[in-house]
Amino acid sequence: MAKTSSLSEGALHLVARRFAVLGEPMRLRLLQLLMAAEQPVNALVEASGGTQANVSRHLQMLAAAGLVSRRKEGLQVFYAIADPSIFKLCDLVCGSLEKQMAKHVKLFEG
Amino acid sequence: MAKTSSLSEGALHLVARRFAVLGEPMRLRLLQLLMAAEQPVNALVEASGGTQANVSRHLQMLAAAGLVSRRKEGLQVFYAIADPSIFKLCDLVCGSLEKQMAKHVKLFEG
DNA sequence: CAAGCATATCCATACATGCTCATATAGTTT
DNA sequence: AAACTATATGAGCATGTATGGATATGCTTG
Repeated sequence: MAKTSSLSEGALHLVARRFAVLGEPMRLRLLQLLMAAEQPVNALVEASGGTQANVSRHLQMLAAAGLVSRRKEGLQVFYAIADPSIFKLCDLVCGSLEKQMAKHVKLFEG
Repeated sequence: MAKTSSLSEGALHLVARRFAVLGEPMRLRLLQLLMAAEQPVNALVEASGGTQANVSRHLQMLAAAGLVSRRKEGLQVFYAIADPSIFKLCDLVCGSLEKQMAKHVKLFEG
């Protein structure tokens, strides 16, 4: 009844999962760092300020979601953005948030 | 050191929070239902299959995030999509996931 | 093959989040 | 005002998740 939804239950969970992966500050920070350039884990650890264990874990999760790619080179593992849609996603959210902020400013300015 | 990130720490948390709000199957389902049309809570409860308390709570969260709007009419409260960026966001994620699925299919088909 | 470095994983813990039941609030009708 | 309907909220519980320290794995070099 009224279940002619355009997204199946399974697809809905997949989409939610992807959003959830992006809904974590440390993961977003890592993605942002990777947007500048492909980098090895140790560089990401230093730049992000997180512990090695935590950064590694988050990178695993991002890789499992297909958002970043792994490339082994000697002892190091280089991660890079694998899904370009991330850029547009972040732009969209940032734009939307800016609009909201603008509204709030308006409330204060009259 | 290396903290010339394009997004401030605060902004990063805001973006993460927005993604996190979208990272929940029930909330996505509610948004999807609202994409069809503005609806009162009881309709959303029935269509989503969730309990009244839970649906109400999720709607509160969506409203707090500025994603949906509240409109009171008599006893009922009508919710509606307030942020059109949701459409593009979902399209982007769906498109990205479809590409990933396609890759997986390729792996099986050769 | 021993030593050393980079990365991943295990374990335990703290914290956040979703869910349900019961109840409160708000508005309507008689 | 009392009864009724629709929605929101409080409390408690269960589960998930992020985190840090210690340790294992993998690779390279002496």
